[in-house]
Amino acid sequence: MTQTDTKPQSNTQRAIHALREMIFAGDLPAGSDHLESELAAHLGMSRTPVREAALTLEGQGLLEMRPRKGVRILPVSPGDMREIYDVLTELESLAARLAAERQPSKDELVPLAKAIADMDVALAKSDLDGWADADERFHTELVRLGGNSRVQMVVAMMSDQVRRARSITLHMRPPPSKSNEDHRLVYDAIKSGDADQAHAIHRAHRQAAKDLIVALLEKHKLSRI
Amino acid sequence: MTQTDTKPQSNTQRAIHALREMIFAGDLPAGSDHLESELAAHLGMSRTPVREAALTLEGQGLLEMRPRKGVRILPVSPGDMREIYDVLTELESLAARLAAERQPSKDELVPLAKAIADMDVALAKSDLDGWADADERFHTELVRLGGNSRVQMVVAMMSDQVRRARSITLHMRPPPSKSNEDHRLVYDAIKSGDADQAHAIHRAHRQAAKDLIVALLEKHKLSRI
DNA sequence: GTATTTTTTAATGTATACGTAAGTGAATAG
DNA sequence: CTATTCACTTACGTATACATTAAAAAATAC
Repeated sequence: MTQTDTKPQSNTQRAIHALREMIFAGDLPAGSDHLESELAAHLGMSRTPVREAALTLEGQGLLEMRPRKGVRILPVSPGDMREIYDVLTELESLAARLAAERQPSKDELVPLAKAIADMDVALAKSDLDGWADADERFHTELVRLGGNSRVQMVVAMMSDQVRRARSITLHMRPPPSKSNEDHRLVYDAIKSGDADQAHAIHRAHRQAAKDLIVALLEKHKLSRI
Repeated sequence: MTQTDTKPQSNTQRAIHALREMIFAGDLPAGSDHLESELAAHLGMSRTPVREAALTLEGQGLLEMRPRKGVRILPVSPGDMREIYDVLTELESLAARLAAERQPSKDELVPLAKAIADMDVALAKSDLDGWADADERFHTELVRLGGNSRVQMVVAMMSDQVRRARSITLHMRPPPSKSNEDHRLVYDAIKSGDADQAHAIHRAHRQAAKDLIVALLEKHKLSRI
């Protein structure tokens, strides 16, 4: 962790970041309830900025504010994941198409190529977390190349949800070696401006991921009962 | 408008509804700035619930809170509309596919059929506003039939943005008589469970709408300069 | 022992107060 | 006349206070 993190200036911003981190880290587990006053005390501020942060995160689908019950961290069921992946599939493959239509310059494509290379390296080292990071970067960069800020926003929201289930799915999943072939094909299609190809391949890629993840989550859910 | 509107109970909820209405009605024009205290005074409440409402609406992309500059109602440019329609196109046609795959019962299809019939009636009467209402209902119902709550949420958000430009586009647009043919074809495809057909037709429908609207907005923008 | 009513508790929704700092205008120097 | 500085205004961010009311607990009746 470098010192270059942009420190948010307002307590509300700090609360948003802190709560997000706590949710992703599992400090605030899915399904758990938390009083505004408890969160405020934990974050060393008053209820006001905590409420404002919670309102924002509620809009992002991470939690729910229920009168008298406190802030509830929303769980992500296999059914939710199916919904989320369906949205991701459509919007990311739209982004792939848009990116291909745009014919990005070589410079713009660098981060995408780097993400693919990093995944290869991580795979060779069996570094699953490193792979997941690079994979996330690939998808983020792909969507950025699409150039549609609404798509970026929605995909980011959905990706956040996926990220929350990652700890469950990542280590149960078979080595994602085939995955990088798809990434490379998408990259090539974008580079050569073949929009339909970029769209089709990425779509199939996401659909396969969805089936895998949903199956894993359903198995995991059963094993937890 | 009937008396059956559910009256929101908290001032925050009231503020959300009131501000939305004011934005859609043009009382808060796109691009305008408004102090929190002014809005609070206008709504007869303190700044607290107004801020909470603004936070929520900011998350929905309707406005922006800028320190010391007040609440800015976000304008919707032709470029924005292109982005929005691209998202709508993908997600609504996904919903059409999902709806067809679900094979909804006859009862579930009633609202969709009614919306189509209402559009016919409104068209015959040259009642443009009535047509727009029914059209909106058709799209809302279609998405509901898809059964993906995330799709519903995102589409609702994007539709809100479209609605804001409606006053500009609605009365400049050629009589939307061809439009209802598409609706009927989508309806038939859903009823017969032809998912690919439902998807393809609705996709083309939306894409055509996008091209029309974006062209209108660009022309309108030019004429305003 | 169970069900119903009453009392108590406490979390929220909202108003209010106030310190901070951005923006504005006046005043002064050049 | 222009530019710079300084004082001032004021909108926001946040803490705090408090009324409301839902939920929990206790008390009572059966």
